[in-house]
Amino acid sequence: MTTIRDVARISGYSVSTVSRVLNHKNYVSDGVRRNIQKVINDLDYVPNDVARDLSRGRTKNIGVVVPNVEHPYYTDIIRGIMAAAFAAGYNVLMLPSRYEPQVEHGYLDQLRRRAFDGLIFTSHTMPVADMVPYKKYGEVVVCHDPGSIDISAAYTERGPSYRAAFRWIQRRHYHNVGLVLPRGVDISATSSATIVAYTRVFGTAPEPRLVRTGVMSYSDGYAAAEYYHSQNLAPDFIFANGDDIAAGILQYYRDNHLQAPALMGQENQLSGQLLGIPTIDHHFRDVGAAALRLAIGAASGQFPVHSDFIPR
Amino acid sequence: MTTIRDVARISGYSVSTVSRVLNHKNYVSDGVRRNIQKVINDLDYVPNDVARDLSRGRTKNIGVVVPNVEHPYYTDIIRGIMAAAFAAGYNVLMLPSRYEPQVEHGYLDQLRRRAFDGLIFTSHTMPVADMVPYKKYGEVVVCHDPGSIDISAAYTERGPSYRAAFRWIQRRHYHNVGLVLPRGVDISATSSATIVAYTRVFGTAPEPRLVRTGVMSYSDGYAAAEYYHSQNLAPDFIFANGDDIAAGILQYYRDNHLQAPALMGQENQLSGQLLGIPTIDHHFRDVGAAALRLAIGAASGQFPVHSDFIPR
DNA sequence: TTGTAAGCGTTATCAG
DNA sequence: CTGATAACGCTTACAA
Repeated sequence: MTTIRDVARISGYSVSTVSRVLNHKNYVSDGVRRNIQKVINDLDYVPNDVARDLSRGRTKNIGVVVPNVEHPYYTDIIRGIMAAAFAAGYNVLMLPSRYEPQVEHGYLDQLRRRAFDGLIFTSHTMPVADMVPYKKYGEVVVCHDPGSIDISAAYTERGPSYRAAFRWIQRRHYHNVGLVLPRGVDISATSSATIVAYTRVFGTAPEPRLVRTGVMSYSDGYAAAEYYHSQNLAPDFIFANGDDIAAGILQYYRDNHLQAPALMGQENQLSGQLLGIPTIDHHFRDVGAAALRLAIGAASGQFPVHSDFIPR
Repeated sequence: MTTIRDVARISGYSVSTVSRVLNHKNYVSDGVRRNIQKVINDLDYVPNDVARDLSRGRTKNIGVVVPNVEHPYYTDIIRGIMAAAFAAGYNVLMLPSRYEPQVEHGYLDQLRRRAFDGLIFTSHTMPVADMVPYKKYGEVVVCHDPGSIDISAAYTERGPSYRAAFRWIQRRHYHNVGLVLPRGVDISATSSATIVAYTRVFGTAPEPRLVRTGVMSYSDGYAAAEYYHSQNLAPDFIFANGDDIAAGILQYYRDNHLQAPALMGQENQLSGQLLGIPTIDHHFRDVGAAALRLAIGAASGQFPVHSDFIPR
């Protein structure tokens, strides 16, 4: 392996001067610069990134914790993160967590060991408060409203669009509304925000039997519809946690030659567009981009991102 | 920041002894080990990963080049890579390429600068031959059959399952078969393998007008169906590059109240299962896992993965 | 079993 | 403008 010292020795200049031309710094005359550059080219030398990182005390890597890669929420947010990271010259480490708190803690420890400069939790199971002590080792960013906890965050502002959506449903006189949610209301910010908005608009909490949680995919949607039907529940409207999920719900009714209820999705996916159903665009790519800017220290604080209700 | 030297100084032992307890090595007495461990705990010390990597000459990072994150081919292969990486204690760097050769070269340069130990191309535009010189800097792995080029590879063996699929189609006397492919035959291994298998089974090359390329998603499928219809082409069968794509095709015909042709998909996705159409399972997760093992040097050479035709 | 000291390959400070 | 040299924080021969 050829090192900066080889370049110095062969070019006849010092290591520091070589370092300067490497980093395009001033205080090196054009002639010397050319000479050294020639040796660099001749030797086909490139600096070692790890040595550089150690010396500089930073890695230009950002860790991104993802429970699973398949859900559109994550793919969108990841695309936002990756695009912003690429633009800023950062690399993204994908850190799978499967929602396991121990694994999540492991990644915070990697941050402490300086394996990356910042850490983004696209979602997590461990308490946010437990993350705070790690801020001294690097930027820690979550992707939901952290409330009063002092941690950087980028997230969609769900309240306004959820309320707009429920008002839209209410105006059309649907009164048996099924809610199909991702995870339990106790652990999912999405789910609880949905319930809160529903309650505020309709003046009453949703009928518990019409609320399904743990629904994250097309197939889960299909199964949720099966549940409604098997339980003889006949919602006249289903508010789903994604357009693809709504498509799964519809597919169940179609497959069984049943009259499907009216539907609303989220994420503004192609499926919703094709089905012609209303949706909510949470702009998760923007959330991802904002999260990355927080993680690299280009911004700080809370970044609520506006979301849009799209009636159809 | 507290370093290994602090631990040495405070515990009264040498840096090397501390290093030994850190790395759970032999040749350190139990008493000393306990003393040092106590100081480590008291100081809340953790080793710096970057310094470690520099000293050891490896990063335990693997770079994974992905043109885009959304296509199911990539999500499946990425899941396989990530699962295997997690199991092996490696971190995965996601490297977006958008099929741009310059960007791809940039990642090979990062490999040369030792930013990661190995590099996996899930797909690429640059010639494989150009990657060979970089093997001396770390493992380089591609995810398709590299032919005679000497480079590590993990890929699905498409031939047998493609031929089985086309024989199935032939037995049912379809004679106007549309092919919906990802990228041009010149650059896509998938596309050319499809054409080759078709030709071998039917004894004649596919009708050019019935071949659509550049189709990677549900919406592309929708558009492809629109093309067939607008051109007054009426394939009696469409072989699609994915179940979701087949779903998009079907949706077009449904939306326009047209008689849809028979369909076959790929990837064994949920959509295909629900539509009840035949599919081909390429086991991309296994491909990803194999690719990772190659990238970390746990295996070497070529890893063809068996694929299955699933008639329905 | 423990310690000394030489790397690992850069960057950055401080003289000249 | 250029050069010594001390970090950066750890691992690992080689000694003791």
